[in-house]
Amino acid sequence: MILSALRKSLLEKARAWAKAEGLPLPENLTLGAPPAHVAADISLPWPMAVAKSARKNPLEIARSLAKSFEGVLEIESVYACAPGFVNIKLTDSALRANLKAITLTPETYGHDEAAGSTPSVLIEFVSANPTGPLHFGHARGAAFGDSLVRILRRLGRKVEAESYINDAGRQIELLGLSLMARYQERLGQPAQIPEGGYHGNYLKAIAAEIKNGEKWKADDFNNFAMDRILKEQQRDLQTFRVHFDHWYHETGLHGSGAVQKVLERLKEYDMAYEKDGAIWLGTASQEGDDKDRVLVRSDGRPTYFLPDIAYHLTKIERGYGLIIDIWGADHHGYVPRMTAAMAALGHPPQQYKALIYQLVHLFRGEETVRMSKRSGDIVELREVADEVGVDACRFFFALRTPNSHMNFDLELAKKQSSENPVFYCQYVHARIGSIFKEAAKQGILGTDEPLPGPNARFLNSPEEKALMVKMAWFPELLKSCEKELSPHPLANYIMELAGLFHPFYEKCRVVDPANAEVSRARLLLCTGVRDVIREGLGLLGVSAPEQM
RNA sequence: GGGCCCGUAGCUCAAUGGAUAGAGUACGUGGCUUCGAACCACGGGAUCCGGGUUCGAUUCCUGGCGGGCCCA
Repeated sequence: MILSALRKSLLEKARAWAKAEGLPLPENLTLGAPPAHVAADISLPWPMAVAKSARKNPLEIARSLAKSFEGVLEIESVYACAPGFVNIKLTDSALRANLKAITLTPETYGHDEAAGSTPSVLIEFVSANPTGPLHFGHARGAAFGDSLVRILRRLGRKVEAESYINDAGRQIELLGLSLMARYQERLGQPAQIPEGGYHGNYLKAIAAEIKNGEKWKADDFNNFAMDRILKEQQRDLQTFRVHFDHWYHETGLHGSGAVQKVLERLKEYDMAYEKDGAIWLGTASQEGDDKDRVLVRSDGRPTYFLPDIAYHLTKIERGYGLIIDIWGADHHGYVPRMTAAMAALGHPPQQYKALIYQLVHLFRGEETVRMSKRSGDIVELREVADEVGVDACRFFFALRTPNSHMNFDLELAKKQSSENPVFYCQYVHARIGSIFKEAAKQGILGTDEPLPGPNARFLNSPEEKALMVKMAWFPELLKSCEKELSPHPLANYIMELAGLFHPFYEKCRVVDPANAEVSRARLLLCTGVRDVIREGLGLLGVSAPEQM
């Protein structure tokens, strides 16, 4: 973890320096990756940031600061650069040590030492209605949430993934009635799917499994339909490599009296009030919401909002320090409401985050595909995963910020899948696999032999150094993902790392019996790249194949 | 009508307020008797428009234009 160690030493030096200079002490130092034309590994823009308040020329600050960094263990050279950067080149030995750290414990490289003190996190995502199969619209949220969970876990945070199941209410009655209609249809009886019911073919398939349905009551149809649909959803998510620690059922809230309890709690806190016979929550005080919201209608029926608050109260009560909801943009209007509700329950506002991802614009050629479960015109997650592949699909999502409005052409998706950048990254992994096979064949290094450390001194071409520096950034990238609460910086990083490997491969012959020591050193480098690519792809739910 | 998000290369997208705005793909030209050419090298191509803040704006503020979503 060369960069976090470096940041620590630099901050120490910089604070001592600032104190002596009478400048404001830096709280933190941002390490940046300089652009390609700059001959440096690390860059600090800090002098420019303080130049104004210090009333000094940023370049002079940078010069002076750079001087104070001389002698830091990991630094080969340090210099100031206009308009006010401090640029740093790392020593070969620091890079070598980092490379060894990767290859020794690749599965924990990137772990944050300070993770122990952070609160436990609950991330809720997908939470699809149990009234039909998962459609492609769910895929983005599923990939987003699952990758985020994996990355936070990799950093060492305590994270749990949860999906909420809306298995109560009118929609379930409609589902049961729709299934009943399909069943009667199967028996040749006249049947009508109710108004607002579900017309998808999946209910025909479920109806075909029913035995002795003539004795069933409404609840039996409800439960049978939900059970089958949930199993399908869970199977699809498994295929998509999305894992949940908990499935939380709404019915459990009603059964346990949690809904009633949260209402009493809100009244007790003086957050809920009665007006026109209904019970309201004062959400309008929350920025973004323009009016208060009804919790219980004047006829005594709760709105869908109330059980949702009850559900979120259980998240607080279960002891999570940070509560994250991941919703599609079609629910963004819900954010201020739930934020207000969490605040009303006394949960610290900075410990609740609702993340919104933009919906995927799906089309075939020129034609937009609308997702409507009720009409039955849906593109299932499973279909796309089967046709395009889980790897290509997940990497495609992982590359984009959740805020991007993506276009996804189903017609081109399959064609494009062979051009998907994921293969560019996976190819690196497969290529390295071949290199090791060749090395074993040539007797350079048995695959089980311990890797040599000191030989890394032979790694001094620009291509090799670029790879080592890039790998040193991996732990920082994971932290960026945490800061932005998005996996997309990692996916883009993997692309860049892969982009550095291919030219290395062209210029640097790895397996060469005439230069066994260089070969071993390069094999060590390859091991590091392979590990970082494999771990990185793994965090995105993408496989790292030995062969393609 | 109000709110949230977005507008970057032909296309799909990157870029904690930083240096010469990057990739993939498409297009053009080269490169396999040597570890996988699913690759590499080179080339042309881009910040929606107008103001403002800043030493510095794709990024922040503001007014338009265009699109997605939610609400009334």
